[in-house]
Amino acid sequence: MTDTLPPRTADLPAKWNPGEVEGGMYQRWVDRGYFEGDPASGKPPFSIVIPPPNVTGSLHLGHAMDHTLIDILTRRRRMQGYDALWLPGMDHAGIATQNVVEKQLATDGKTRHDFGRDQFVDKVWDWKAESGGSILGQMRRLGDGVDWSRERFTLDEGLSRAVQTMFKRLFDDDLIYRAERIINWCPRCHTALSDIEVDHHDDEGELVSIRYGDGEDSIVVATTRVETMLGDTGVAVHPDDERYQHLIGREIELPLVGRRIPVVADEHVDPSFGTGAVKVTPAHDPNDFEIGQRHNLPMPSILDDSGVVTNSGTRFDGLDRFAAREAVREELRAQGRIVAEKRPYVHAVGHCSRCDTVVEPRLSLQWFVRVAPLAKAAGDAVRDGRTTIHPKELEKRFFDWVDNMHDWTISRQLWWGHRIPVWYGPNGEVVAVGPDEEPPSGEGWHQDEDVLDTWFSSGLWPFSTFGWPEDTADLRQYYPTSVLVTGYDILFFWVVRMMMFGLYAMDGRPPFEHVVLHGLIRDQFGKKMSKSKGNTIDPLALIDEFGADALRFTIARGANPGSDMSLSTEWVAGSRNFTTKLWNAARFAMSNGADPTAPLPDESRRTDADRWILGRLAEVREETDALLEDFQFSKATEGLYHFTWDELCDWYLELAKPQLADEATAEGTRAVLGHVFDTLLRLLHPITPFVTEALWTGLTGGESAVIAPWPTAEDTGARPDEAAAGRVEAIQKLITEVRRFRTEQGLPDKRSVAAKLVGLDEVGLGGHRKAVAFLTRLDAPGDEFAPTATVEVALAGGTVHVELDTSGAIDVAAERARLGRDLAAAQKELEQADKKLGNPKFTEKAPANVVEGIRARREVALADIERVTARLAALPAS
RNA sequence: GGGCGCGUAGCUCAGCGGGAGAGCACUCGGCUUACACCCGAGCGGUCGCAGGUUCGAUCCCUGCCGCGCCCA
Repeated sequence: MTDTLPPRTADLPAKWNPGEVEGGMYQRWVDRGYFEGDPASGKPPFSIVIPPPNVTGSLHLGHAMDHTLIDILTRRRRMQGYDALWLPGMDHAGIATQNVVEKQLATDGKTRHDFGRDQFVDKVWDWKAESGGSILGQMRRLGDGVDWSRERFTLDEGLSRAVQTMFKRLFDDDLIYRAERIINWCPRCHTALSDIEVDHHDDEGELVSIRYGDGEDSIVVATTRVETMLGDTGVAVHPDDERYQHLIGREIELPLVGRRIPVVADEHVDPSFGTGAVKVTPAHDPNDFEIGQRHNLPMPSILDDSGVVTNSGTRFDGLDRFAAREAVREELRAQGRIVAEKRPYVHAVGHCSRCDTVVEPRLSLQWFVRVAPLAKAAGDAVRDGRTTIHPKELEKRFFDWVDNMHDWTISRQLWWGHRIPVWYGPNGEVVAVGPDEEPPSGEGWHQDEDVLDTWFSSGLWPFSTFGWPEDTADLRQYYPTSVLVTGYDILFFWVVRMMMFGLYAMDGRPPFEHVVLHGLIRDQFGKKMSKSKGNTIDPLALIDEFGADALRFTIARGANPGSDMSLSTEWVAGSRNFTTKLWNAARFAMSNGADPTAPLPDESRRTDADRWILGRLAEVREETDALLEDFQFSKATEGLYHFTWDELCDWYLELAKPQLADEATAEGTRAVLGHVFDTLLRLLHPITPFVTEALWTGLTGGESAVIAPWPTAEDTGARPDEAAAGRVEAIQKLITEVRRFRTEQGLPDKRSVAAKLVGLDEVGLGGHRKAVAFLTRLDAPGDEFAPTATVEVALAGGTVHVELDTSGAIDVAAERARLGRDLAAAQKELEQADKKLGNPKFTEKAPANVVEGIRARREVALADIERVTARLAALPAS
């Protein structure tokens, strides 16, 4: 085992250089087995299975989002002492993978049929060994804390046993059946597709209205797919449609074909749409299929599996569907049968999600899952709270889907996948075979040629990966999994299928307690990223440039529940700046002897700044903990960012400088610094594991932040001290006002300005004289102190007068402008307060505390006006 | 066509009944002994439009306009 020791304090380089460190650090985590689950540990389980990426895939920002959020959840639970497991793996992606290999073969002018099934499948395995699964290496770059010893692949032997077992059980329970139905067919991939493998988007087509029959017997129908008229076996109208009463039950002639087809009355026809009459092509349209079934119409197929017209009995046989569309239309036109045309006619057209070919609805013999009972169980699991969907608003969509789900086509006319375990016998026998059963053999027996939809095996993922159907220690420990994290756009792909199968196979126990749905990553203008728009960003390029932590931080910071986020290199650069800031701040603390092992100073010996930052740390710890528990990644990350940068760095570290220079407070300050950074780095570790690992091990000498305990209330025992916090806020205001004056007077920091702070003791800030002077770069008044200007700062207990010797005339115009703005603000405040208080209904009905608050604000505004007005009057005329 | 969601600073987004916020961008000044991937100060908004409820509405209700997503 090669083990790189964590850097010691003194070894921390001046600059955080993630590219040099991340790889070795990740390997060290893996080598030490930090990410490995251990069911025998006696710890409570926390488990997440990866939403399996395609074996053909490479890491894109969608994965980066999934993985970042999952890793945050898992790392936190691990730190909390859980047996935390994140199980990695991939699915075999039937169509996509077969396409990749077929494309390679095509460069040599070959098809899979030149090799035969077994040899082709071997070639796909070869491809996988050589080029598949590149995403697994990319996951390491992101820092994914997965258990590599448990990596799974849907086509592995164990998972294949699970698939076969599941098929057999469902088949025996009559939840899988074979039937001739209209399915989505991809004429290029030559396979059936399920509903979710079809993407609908608008295409420019045509809407053509055709007159069928002649004279009294004529009727006009409209279609976007003219060529399908060759397969028409009827025309349907609504039974109550007065226009067509005389035609119902009669036959009219189908143009070009010459066939006599009936006019049928069907309730499902919308009489208000178009002419109210629809052509019926039962073999090539799902609605027409149903009409055909109801009226016993013939169902001739007139397109083959490549989308070529076949067996139409016309001269159009042999034409591709699109060529036929044109040819048929022109022939109809020549016969004077076209009564209207709309072109372009923009309408939604289904496309194969893998190759974008226009999908053809086609009558075909396929295997289906009878989803109704399974989907109901999935819906019930959410309805009764066994599984919770986050954010809750998306539950409705889940219910809409499971309550209206069509039966699922699971057979695919492919070779790469789990072959359907059904054997057909010579006398029409149909036998489903379990994994340990001997398939029937002998004359006339043969196995189904098709394979199962990849999603069939993915649906088993939350338990097949733990050894199901065997009763394993992993299965007992890790099922049900704790959380499933995925994008809302594929809610139905993963969640519904896994829910249906998990509930069925695991005795009604759903596969996950929580489903966390995040949105899409869009570009900096909120546009969807797509290759065609050229606005995609490669996460690996971002990691190369800014480090994995920066990418993770950006994603975590943008991940509001269920809503999309924008991302650009600028955002990631900002996150990189944050990691750099953290690096510099922690190094500063360490170089000043920050000591996390030293006891915090007694309460009585803590400075206001100490009390304030410790109190804030306690609040931030509590908020971060609660937010992460509730999957509110963005707010948790935002809170840590604000605390780190705006409070710890901008104020506490600055206030610590004079404290460190003073022997009375130096030791306590080192303890506070050590304590705050120790806690903060652990809080940040799940989000930015690399930089926090380097800093935390450097600061504490601990083995690894990965296995450091998650901060609890005991770690941050200090109660928020409101009095101290109030005094810190007061000096912040005082300091900011002086800085504002200096800026507007054009007094650069270097320029020595002597000043006298009058009234500091009276407002209880006497102890902060040095801090205020340090942070405003004011010098103590000397013998020749001659104030030329006064800055008045109204604070809770009174007004502090800062008399400054600017060594010369002040810029009266700038001062007048500054005071003018203050006056305007105060006057506006007074006006608003007066308006409210002058309304008797307000003072009667509004809660007392609200009224009191307004009164107080009015008093402050009045005082401000008086004070500022006096200052303005005292300014020399210019 | 049905359902859902969103319109808040130039951009991306929080906030969601009583004083308009963040990051980035922008302006001005600074290489101040952790950090120029930085520090300090600042500019910037009739909170889509129109009604209603309320003492009070960016926030609740209704309608309209615009945008997006899912399903037909």
